[in-house]
Amino acid sequence: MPKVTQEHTDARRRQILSAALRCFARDGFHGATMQDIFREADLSPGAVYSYFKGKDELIAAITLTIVGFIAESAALFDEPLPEGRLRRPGEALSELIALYRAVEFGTAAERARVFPHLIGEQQRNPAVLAAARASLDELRASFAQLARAAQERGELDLAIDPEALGRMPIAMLHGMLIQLALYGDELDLDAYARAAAQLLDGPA
Amino acid sequence: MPKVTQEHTDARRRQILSAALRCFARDGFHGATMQDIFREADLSPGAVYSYFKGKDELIAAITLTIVGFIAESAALFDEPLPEGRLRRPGEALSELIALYRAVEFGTAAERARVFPHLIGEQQRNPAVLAAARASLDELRASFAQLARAAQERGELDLAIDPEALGRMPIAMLHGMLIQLALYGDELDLDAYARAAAQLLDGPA
Amino acid sequence: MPKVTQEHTDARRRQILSAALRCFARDGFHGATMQDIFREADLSPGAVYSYFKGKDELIAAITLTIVGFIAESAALFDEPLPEGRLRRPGEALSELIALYRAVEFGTAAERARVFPHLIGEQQRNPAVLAAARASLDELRASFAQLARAAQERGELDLAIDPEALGRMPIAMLHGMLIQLALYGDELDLDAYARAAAQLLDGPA
Amino acid sequence: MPKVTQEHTDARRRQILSAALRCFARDGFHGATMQDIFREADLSPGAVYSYFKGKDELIAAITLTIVGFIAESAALFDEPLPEGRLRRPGEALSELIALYRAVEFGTAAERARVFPHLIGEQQRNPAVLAAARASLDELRASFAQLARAAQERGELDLAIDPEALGRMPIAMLHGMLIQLALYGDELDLDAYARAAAQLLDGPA
DNA sequence: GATGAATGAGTGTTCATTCAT
DNA sequence: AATGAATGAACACTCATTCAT
Repeated sequence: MPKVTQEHTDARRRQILSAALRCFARDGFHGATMQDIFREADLSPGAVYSYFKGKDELIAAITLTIVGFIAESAALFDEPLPEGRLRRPGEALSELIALYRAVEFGTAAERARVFPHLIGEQQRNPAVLAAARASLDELRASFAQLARAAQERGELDLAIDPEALGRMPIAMLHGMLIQLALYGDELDLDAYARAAAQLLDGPA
Repeated sequence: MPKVTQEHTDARRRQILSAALRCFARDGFHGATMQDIFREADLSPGAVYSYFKGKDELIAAITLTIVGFIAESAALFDEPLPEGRLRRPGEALSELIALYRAVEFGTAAERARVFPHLIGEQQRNPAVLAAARASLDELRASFAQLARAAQERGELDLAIDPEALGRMPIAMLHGMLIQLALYGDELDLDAYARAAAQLLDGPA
Repeated sequence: MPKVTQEHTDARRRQILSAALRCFARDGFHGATMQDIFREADLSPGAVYSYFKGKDELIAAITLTIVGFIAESAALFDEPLPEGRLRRPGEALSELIALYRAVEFGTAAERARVFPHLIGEQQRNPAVLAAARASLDELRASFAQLARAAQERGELDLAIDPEALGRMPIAMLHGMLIQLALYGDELDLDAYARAAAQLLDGPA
Repeated sequence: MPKVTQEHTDARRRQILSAALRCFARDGFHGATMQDIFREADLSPGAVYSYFKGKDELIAAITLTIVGFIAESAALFDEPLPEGRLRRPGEALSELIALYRAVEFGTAAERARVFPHLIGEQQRNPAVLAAARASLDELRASFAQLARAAQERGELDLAIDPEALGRMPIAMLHGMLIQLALYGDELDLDAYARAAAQLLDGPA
């Protein structure tokens, strides 16, 4: 097969990544074999290896599709709402969860099932671990900032330490992914997001 | 008559499990090899295999040491405090976290680092997955029950759905384990537990 | 009527062989991949395969360019010099070396670097091995004949067995290729040929 | 199988190296597969890999058994003969050839068949190539020294350049290995060594 | 009871070759 | 005629497990 369009190339990459996501969701990064992925993608080894240098690159690409949405969340913390105020922490978390659900790659549950493997894998690579921590540190600082703003507006009890509170939305996001991994579509994400927001912002 | 006492047997099992925990925390269930464990335990393959049937049994045993504390938490939800009332959800979570920290096996951070691998592994074994879900369902029901009791006492906003709220303490526990895995001893568990309790019980 | 002239075809073949020589000299027959050759020749796989049936044919063609000069050496042994006598063995070897150096394909060092791979490969193909031996047997017989002629002329010690001596010029040729492979252009081929001739013909 | 004697371990290593030599002699370093070696040694992959880290280590070990004898040749050049004089170049070469033939590993022909692969492989590893050249440089210098001594004793024509002549014994050694590879036991090594010595030392 | 050498199925990856376009 | 994406058999190597000693 000669000269092929960019679209064809992109479609192949998606086909492979999509197969990899299903395999990794089912069996984890180590449990899933390249053979599994070839079979799931209905492609030969050589074909897959011409699009990705190896399993590690596949893992990195899948990782990005799963946690990449966090990089797009900055606006949620910096840009005011139409009515001119910053979001309350719970509002921001709700929108962050919506961002996760809106990712156009596999299903929310499939991506969630890969999440624990991703956390587990980060431990083994110091550079990746440092990057993950940096990303979460930033997220926590953003939530803490929103908490302080809410306290200034009198919407949040002053007795709460905003820095410690900054860890809670992250926990709720991670906790959601774990429950999503365990329960799949049985988990009502709308109800989950609502309860999380209510808890963070108080009974508005 | 064999020379080995029950104590000797128990000590050997602990020696092996302790080595396995360190290996699994460092490299995950798949990344850690049996050879790693033999070396870490300073025991021969045959010795280890005479105490555990194989890697799977080792994984199962380690899993139990990590999440087993949840089985001991029933009293937190059923037995009233000295002053005669049931705990508020945040109080129960605080004590649950204390229970996790009190487990006498490895360090809290080591066990937390194994946790994501444990979640990941459960996906592959339907029976294990069902058991994990049953355990969490029970925990959620218990927290929901505490939430309803708190609402009856007027301590919790009636606008909050107690069933959905039941998922939040679980998320906070899981979220704590993930942050503990990522940050290790840098994470202030006291502050974490306090913030979680404040959020759940309101600014008491 | 196809557009391609014979000249075009020949040019393409030379282009491919030239690329193959560089690759084989650098990495050996097995170490060099067809991809390497495609890249070095700046040609597509299909293009190369339309000129050569496969890697084996390429190897055979390269082999011929390297040892083919021996086939052209017959005249050195049969045809008398202008002054009417046959060459002495050392003179013949000198001219044989000159013949090798005059081959218009790659550099002398590049061809020498392929030589050991060529010897190694011959072991695996009985037919090729037999042909190589036949060729060397003939060469040896020719040198033995020259030695006998020199002995008759009183130029070579009668104590030397001309048959065994026939192997020496061959060894000096092969030995030169190996030193050329190891030392490249640092090897002074003129000095090498002179020393070899002096040794064979005596201090004329 | 528990605790095993040093002899057992040594025997296993020899068993593996011996199998590797036969495979490499037949198919070359790249052409021979590890599977071939497992089969030839009648051992499992794991068994072989517990004695050698990988194919490269096996290649290095085999290389040493083949060219290692050169390292033991120093005495031939430095230590005088019983009659109190240094060897003539041809005498030294004869003894060097004897040293090669006396190596107790495989047969002389098997080792010779690996030799071209060894030369070919050295090209790809600059460090190995440098070491090979250094070793040959030393050998050449030693032969040149013997030639100068022979000239001083009036045994060698003063018209010959001792430095250039130093390359000839090396070529005769390498050339012998190549003819041994091609002809196997059909090559009369005694006659070969004798002819080489006569050529170098003159008709003594 | 304990040892550790040995097993062998299975892993990630490469690469000579093909053939639809 | 020329392309280059795709194939798939084969490769070097790993590791959970066994069992003769």
